[in-house]
This record gives sequence, structure tokens and C-alpha cells, in this order.
Amino acid sequence: MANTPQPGTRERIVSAASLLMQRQGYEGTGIKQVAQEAKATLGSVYHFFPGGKQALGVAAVKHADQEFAAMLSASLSGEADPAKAVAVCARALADHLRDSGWMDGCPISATALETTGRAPEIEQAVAAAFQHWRDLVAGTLREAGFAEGVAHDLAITVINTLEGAELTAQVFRSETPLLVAGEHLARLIDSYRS
Amino acid sequence: MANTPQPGTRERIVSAASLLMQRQGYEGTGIKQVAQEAKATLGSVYHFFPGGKQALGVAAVKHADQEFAAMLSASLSGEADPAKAVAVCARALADHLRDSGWMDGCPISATALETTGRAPEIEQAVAAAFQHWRDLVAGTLREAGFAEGVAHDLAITVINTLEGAELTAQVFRSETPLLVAGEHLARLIDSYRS
DNA sequence: CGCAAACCAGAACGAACGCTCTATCCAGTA
DNA sequence: TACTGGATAGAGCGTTCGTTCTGGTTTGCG
Repeated sequence: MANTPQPGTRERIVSAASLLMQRQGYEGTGIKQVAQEAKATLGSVYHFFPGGKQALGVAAVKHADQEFAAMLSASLSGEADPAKAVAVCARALADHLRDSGWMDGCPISATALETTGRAPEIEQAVAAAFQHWRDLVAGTLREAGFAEGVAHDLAITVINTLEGAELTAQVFRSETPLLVAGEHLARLIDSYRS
Repeated sequence: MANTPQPGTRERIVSAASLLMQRQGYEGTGIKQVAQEAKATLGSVYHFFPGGKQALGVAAVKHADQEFAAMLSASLSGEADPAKAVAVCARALADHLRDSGWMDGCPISATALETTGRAPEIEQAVAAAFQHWRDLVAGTLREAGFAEGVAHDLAITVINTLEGAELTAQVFRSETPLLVAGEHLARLIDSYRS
């Protein structure tokens, strides 16, 4: 259900919405702009998303969830040591952010902040995405032998810190916050080693 | 220059703008809404801010900067041990977030994310605020005897992690991310103790 | 082949946006 | 009393917003 041979209209719309909302936020992104960027028309957008902008937002968040999760598990599985894996992940985020001209930070945090308490469906999709990413980190830690509770708490902080570091790195146009976060998270994880 | 006996119109406008942008983001906040909330008129807003919405955004960010810095230094100076102080700070943020009905998270991150690369003046004010907060943390750490470089890097991660934890706590409507962040940050700081 | 369903296209709607404009009020000065 | 300039007030500008509507085109199946 995910990929048509040539990217179908619906998928182009979701991708465009996801990218635009990542860069401009939810309120800053117009449906007409999404249609134009996706090389689709307004009619198509409302055909696939009768729920309007909110439904489009939910789809965009879910799309970003999947994309980021893929990038996350790729980074995490590349290293046997979870501490090093997290640092590698931070570096990957820094590289991607720099290469995009400091435009592509966390794909959902802007949307998350603008819609908290005002668009429950989007908020729920955002929470699900964060939970999804946490679970990936927690799973990696458990496989490396960390106790359940420790892995759970560490996963929370890993995602939080990467999130915050990405925000700061974007604002300062500097890789430093992400790289420092990688080092500190690795040190924190190591400190729980049995 | 800061406080007129009865809060002047300009101050009311800035406070309202700051609060609304904190909760709804920059794009999600209209100037007419700001005027209404501040019990002022549109004419007054443009009288005090001829630069329009961007100028108002800059003033709102600077206002939030000062407010948050006051809260931060109050929390930090309440404890002699900087590790405990950071944990106390995280708890204070969690309390404030919960008491506001999960509405008042970081006062500038929504604005920051929506305006990166599109409103240089706002971006600069946001960067200055983050730097300001970092400096407060770094100063506290140095006074407690941490080496310059260590204090600098720790301050970066402390602010980042609190930022990310506040975002996540808001999305999940849970104090846990902030409290866990406080514990982990304290542990991280302790691990650098000489 | 016939025809309904799915999909694409864009004009048009009311509302809201940021912003400009003119008009009025009022303290301070001469 | 007349003038001045900061502050207040809100109607209204052009634009864009999300959304709806009416068609046209393609597609799949009986």
C-alpha cells in the first residue's frame, strides 16, 4: 500500500505536505502551496483528503514518522554498541541538517508545537511518532543488555535531547549542539553499563 | 524603561503577543488577535511597532527571553549543587507546564521553528535568547568549579535537553519527560565532577 | 461497448490575513 | 486659545486562506 511504481498523486501530495510543514510549520503551509509543489491540483488534494487540512496534516506527520524511523533504525543498527550508535545518529542528523542548508530539522516538531491542544488528531499522530522512535531506541538498548526500566528512561531522554539539539542546531546554524548531544548521550548511556 | 506604574499599552501588547505566540506559534497568531487580547487597538499596535508583525515577533521573543531567564536564574540560585539545581529547574518547568493545562511550554521554540531561514531578525532574537540561557547555566557550572570547556558543553546540552523534554512533555501531556530529563542531566553533570 | 466510479482541474466563496489610511482625542507648550 | 505631536480608534485596502462547487477526463468492469 506504500509505493506505486511511479509516485502516485496521493503520495506526491503527502510528501510535499510533509516537507513543507517540516520547513514552514503547519499554519505556515497552505493547501494551495502543497498542491502546487506536488504538481497536483486543489481538487486532487480534497479528493484524497476530504478531511481537509487536518487530515492532510495527520498524513504528513505519519509519513514523516515512517521516514524518520527508517533513518533512525538504519543508524542504530549500524553499530553494536548502543552508546556509539546514538552518537552516530546525532552525527547523521547534523549532516542532514547542514546539507539541507539548515532547513530540514525535526520533521514534526514545528507542526507539533502549533497544534497542541487545538487539533487532537494531529497531536495524537505526533505522540504516536515520538513513541515509535522511543521504542526503537529502547529496543536497541534492551538488546544490548540494559534493564527494562533503564532502557525505557534512557530512550525518553535520547529522543528528547536529539529533538532539542536539532532545534538549537537549526537556530544557530551549527552542528555543534547535535555533536555535543551525541557525546553526552553516549556518556550517559555508558554510565548505566553494568 | 521597563515598567510604567500601570502597565502601559506597549507592554500589554508585547505580553499578549508573547503569550499567544508561545501557545499558537508565530503564523498562528494574528495581529488583530494580539490587539484584542491586549485590550488595545490595531492602530496602537502599528503605532508602537511600525515594523509590523516581524517587529512585534522580535519584541515578543525578547520579552520571553527576559521572563524565562528570570525563572531560570531563580531556580539555579536556589541550590548550591548545580546538578540538583538543574533537576529543580526541570521540575519547575514541569509544574508550570501542568498548571497551565499543558499549554505553556518553551515560550519561543514554536516561533523559532516557524521562522528559521525566513525572518532573520526574529531568528537572531531567538538565537540570542538561547545563548543567554546557556550563559546562565554555564556561569552556574563554572562557579561550582567545573572547567571552562566542560561547563560550556554541559550548558549546551542542558538547555537542549530541557527544550526537547518540554516539547515532548507538552505533546504527551505528561511531566515524565521533564522529570526524567532532570535526573539524567544531574547524573551527567555529576559524572564530570573532579 | 456502455457507464459508473475514480480522478483531475480550476473558478469562486466567505472569512481572515497583514497592513494602510484618515480621523479623533488629549496632554503640554506658547 | 491655538497649536503640536504622540497615542488611540477602526474602516477598509488587496491578498490569501481553507473550502466548496461544477465540470471534464480517465479508468475498470459487466
